[in-house]
Amino acid sequence: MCGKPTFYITTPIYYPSDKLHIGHAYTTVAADTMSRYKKMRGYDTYFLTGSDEHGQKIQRKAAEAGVSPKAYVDEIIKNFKELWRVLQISNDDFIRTTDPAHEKFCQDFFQKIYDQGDIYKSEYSGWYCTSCETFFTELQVGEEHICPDCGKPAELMKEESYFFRMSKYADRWMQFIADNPDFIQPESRRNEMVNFVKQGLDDLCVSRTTFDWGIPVPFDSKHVIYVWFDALINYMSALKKQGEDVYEKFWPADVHLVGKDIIRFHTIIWPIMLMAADLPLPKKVLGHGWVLLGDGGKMSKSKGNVVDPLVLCRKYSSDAIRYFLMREMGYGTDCNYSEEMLALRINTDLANDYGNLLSRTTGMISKFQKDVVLAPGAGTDFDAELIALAKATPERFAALMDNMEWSNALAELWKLVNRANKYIDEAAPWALNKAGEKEKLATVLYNMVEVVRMVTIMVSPVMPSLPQRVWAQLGIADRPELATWDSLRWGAFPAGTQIDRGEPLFPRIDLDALDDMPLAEAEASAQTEAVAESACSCEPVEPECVYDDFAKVDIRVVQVLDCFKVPKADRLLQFKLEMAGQEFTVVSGIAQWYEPQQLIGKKLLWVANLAPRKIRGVESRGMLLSAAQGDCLAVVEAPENMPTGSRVC
RNA sequence: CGCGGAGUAGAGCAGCUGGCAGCUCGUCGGGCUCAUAACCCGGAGGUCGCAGGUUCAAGUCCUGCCUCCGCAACCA
Repeated sequence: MCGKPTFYITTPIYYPSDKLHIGHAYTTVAADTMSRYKKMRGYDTYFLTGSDEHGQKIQRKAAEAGVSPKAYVDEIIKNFKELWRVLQISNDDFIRTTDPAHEKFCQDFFQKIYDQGDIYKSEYSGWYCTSCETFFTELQVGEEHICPDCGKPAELMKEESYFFRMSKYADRWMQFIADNPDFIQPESRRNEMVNFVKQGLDDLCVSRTTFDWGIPVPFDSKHVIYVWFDALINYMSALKKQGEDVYEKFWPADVHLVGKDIIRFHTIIWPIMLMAADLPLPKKVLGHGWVLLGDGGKMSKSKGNVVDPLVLCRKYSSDAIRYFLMREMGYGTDCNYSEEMLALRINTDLANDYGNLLSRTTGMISKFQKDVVLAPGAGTDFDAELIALAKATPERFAALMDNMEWSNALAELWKLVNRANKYIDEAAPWALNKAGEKEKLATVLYNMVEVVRMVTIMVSPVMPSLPQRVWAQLGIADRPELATWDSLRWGAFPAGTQIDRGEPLFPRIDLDALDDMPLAEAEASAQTEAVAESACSCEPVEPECVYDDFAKVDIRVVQVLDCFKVPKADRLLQFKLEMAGQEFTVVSGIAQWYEPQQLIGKKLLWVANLAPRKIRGVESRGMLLSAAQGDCLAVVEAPENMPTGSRVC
């Protein structure tokens, strides 16, 4: 049993009640990157992702769709797998909690803990949010009895339930954390969890009787096992399903990669479940941040700004998307997303720095040495520093990767890319060529090839389809031994290799062309269709009012002198309006529907006597009139031939 | 006293155990011409939210205050 070291990494199992978004893509890409990296380093890796398919919400959605829960979920799982295929996710297994083997294992687990007295029957009453599948206290739901999480109404429910005696393990948990300070990453999260447990742990309600789409409690078929209890066990049952030897080999997991919102489940409930079952605990839980929208907003369907990773991959390459995600998200912190940021990152890092480096390299070898990489001979004054950095980089890169600091690791790698570009400038191979310094020229070009080769190897876990394109250009497509981690030795590239100059790997993206056509054309048109569909159902008419009430509202014709987006606000446009020679500033929440320049010069209708109001620090006077229906909105345009200041009556 | 996060150059961020304030993008000027109008060099630009305190020394530690953001999507 002295084989390769092992590495077992998991993503959460995602809930198939809807499409996956870029946040899910991030977690899964990160896990995939880590898995590929470890594999390259000689580890025997196991990478698990999957789907969490039980619960009331699925049951309801399936009922609405008129199909069985399983059939409903089957359909959605196809989308999951399609996305992972497109993103080049190399998971070893895809666990579904509806898998009979999982269900059986889960029941056995439950039974075991019950048998030893850590699960007991009691009665639970509380305010239940069916949407979140969570009970809340009276205090949490407030007077209006709405779910503090999702804002939907909560229902008062009382049910007989089984409880897991978590409270009993609080001390042991504290001790475990003290003994394993790195278990929860990043550190700030660990502190949060410690503070949470310090306040005392309640026993956890681990069964439900209000619906039946779940795993039955083995000794009481009225109950189904709580979805989280069911879900967490997947990390273990997936291995058991493959056989006892696989389980023995890979458990305990090296890393559970999770979003920051579900850290508590993975760092408190799950370890305590394992303690109760007397099983080894995972070694680490990394809670990463969220992908936020570039202006700080969150993704949500109602805002119509959900980013569909499939659409992104279709538009850019999945390598580029993967690189962006891994580079942009800092360790344990949130990151911003906007299409501009994505395009900027692709242009600077991939097109200008890395892609162009390859292009310069192959270009000159083609031009100066007839497509052949010659052996290095006499050197230049600039070689030593470049080579020293190239030799030092793998170790630094590896240290950061091992610590799952992907963004820093890539930054470290790009120092070498940038150094190489600088080196070319210093060594000026074109001048060497002109001067007939053949040996020095050969050395410089060889060094460039070596840097490209090394960088490509190191970045390959992040961009899996990149290497084959690069190897083809460098003429070593049939030399896999030059693409391994162990080949990161300076000078491994064979002299005499014939290269094959190809197309640029990452064409530059025209940033100006992004402006007019925001991301999802497809989604936009889908939205229009939706509006058309709902056109027959409009909002009810307000109660009757008298003319005097109406007359209080002073509506005028104004002209838009200037219009621009309010910084850091995704929905706001700021207007400079002109009315009969006077100017006013108005902020209006219609950025979602208009580009500023579309509105400049237009005559619009404006409520002149509405009390001013500060919006985002800008004092806004009055308001512009718009027609709205569903998700659709249009400003009301005034007759072109009426002067500004004309009153609307 | 609801919870959580944050305030460092125009933007986005690093700055761990206190020791001349950094990175990327943008901007301005220069260089090069191998390359995907890419690359390289240089400049400008910061009272490190505010006020106290500890210290020879504070963005970094302590105290108080202010401001901003999110409280939400099935939620990675």
